[in-house]
Amino acid sequence: MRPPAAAAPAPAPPAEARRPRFQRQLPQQRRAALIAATIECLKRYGHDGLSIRTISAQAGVSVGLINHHFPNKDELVAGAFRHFNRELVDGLKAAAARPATPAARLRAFLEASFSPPNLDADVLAVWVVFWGLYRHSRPIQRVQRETYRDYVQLMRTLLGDILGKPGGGARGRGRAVNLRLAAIGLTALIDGLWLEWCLEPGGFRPREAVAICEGWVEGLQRRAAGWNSP
Amino acid sequence: MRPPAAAAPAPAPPAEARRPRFQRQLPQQRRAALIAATIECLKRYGHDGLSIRTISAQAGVSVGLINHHFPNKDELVAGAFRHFNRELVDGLKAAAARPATPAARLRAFLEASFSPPNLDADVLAVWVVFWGLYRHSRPIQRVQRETYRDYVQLMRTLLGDILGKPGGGARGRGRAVNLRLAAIGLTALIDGLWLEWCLEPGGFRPREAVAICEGWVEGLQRRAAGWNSP
DNA sequence: GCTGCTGTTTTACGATCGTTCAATTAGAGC
DNA sequence: GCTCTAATTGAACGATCGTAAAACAGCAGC
Repeated sequence: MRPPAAAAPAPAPPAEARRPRFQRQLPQQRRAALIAATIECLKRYGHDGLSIRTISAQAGVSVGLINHHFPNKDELVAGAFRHFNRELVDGLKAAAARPATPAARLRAFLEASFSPPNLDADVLAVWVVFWGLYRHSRPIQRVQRETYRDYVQLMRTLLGDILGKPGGGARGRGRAVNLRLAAIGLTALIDGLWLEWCLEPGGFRPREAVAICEGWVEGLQRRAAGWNSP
Repeated sequence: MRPPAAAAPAPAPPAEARRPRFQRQLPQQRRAALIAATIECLKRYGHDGLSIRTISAQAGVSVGLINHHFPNKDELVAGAFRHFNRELVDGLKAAAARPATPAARLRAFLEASFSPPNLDADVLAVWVVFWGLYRHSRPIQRVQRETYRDYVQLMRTLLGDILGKPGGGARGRGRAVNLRLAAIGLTALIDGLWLEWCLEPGGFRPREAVAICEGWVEGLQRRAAGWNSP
């Protein structure tokens, strides 16, 4: 299940019209292409796809080019992680921005979370590999701290609009605590469902995942409304 | 952050009393020791710890011994994964077996899920690495199918006892569907909280995690009792 | 004490790893 | 068309990888 030994596209044959052997690109574009190749390799081969040669072959460049644009492999992987995070958060933020009511925004957020391109076994497996790198890679930790903040912010905004913003009601303190736990719980629920989908794609339907999450939020609403014990 | 080059305990010095240079062990015991060493390497070095030389050094044996007891590295790793799964399920099952009432059993299950040795950043990181291997390793997939069954069975029993067993009530069909989704949701919640603890140990308190899970189950109970819309 | 089996070590092999660096050359600017 | 910058190539390095196989040696049985 390792990446194939040689996957590079055939080099330009010595045709009569002498085509350039490679194309120069702006560092910015080349870095983006290398990051895209890294993610593609992760999707195809998992952790084993994270080798300089596999990635450069996927990108159609030589082995030396990566170290010209990135100081080392870890930074390339961290760059791919950053891109992956940004794509997710931007997509979810855009989906949740359209609807007018708080409930519809949360629903749009959840539906985006459980539909392509996010609910894809390959994509979710990439997340898991990144998470597996987290504990022993400083660059990954740094990116996580950078980008996770946005995700938490988005989720707390959505939940706050539904549960009543802290300071908007009478008992601001109690609700602030609930908001923190609510964000932790909903994040865990989504990540956990993603993980289950990764281990067994199709084990549930996207609608069911949304329903599970909405059920959790409704329980929160009931409790926030003082519906405390049956 | 790679494993150190040499980590083997110093070889027996040429003392006057000629001690044997190694001890023979029964294959069963040696395999267990190698699996324990594999897990220890995973805790210390993450995915990079999964090398024959790192593991054999950790176990205090030579490089060739692993391939004498396991057909290849993947099978050793799968064996470690099986052991890891069994330890978890056995521990949770034992914890959930003691109390007399269904609610107390579920609480004991949750408290065991969110206390040592399960709620440990190193242990949880090992889970994530295993999950990351899942998609591209047949042996890991096989072990997952073998052992995950027990976990799901345990959780469905606990939830079934609380929500009312299918066939025990009047509307068995509807409740059976709920039980499936309930197990999916609670599993996702626990796994997701584990993941969050792995990425940020101490981000919440164990009591809070238990409370979040119990809150989810209470919401299920309300809905199962026909408490459908506010 | 010797024998035999088998668990264990040791050595070696070819492959692949990340990184370096001198040589090459694409392509913009003049 | 020429020059010059710098993006790119490709070979080479030493290290480490997983595995095979022969040599060694612990230790039970006689």
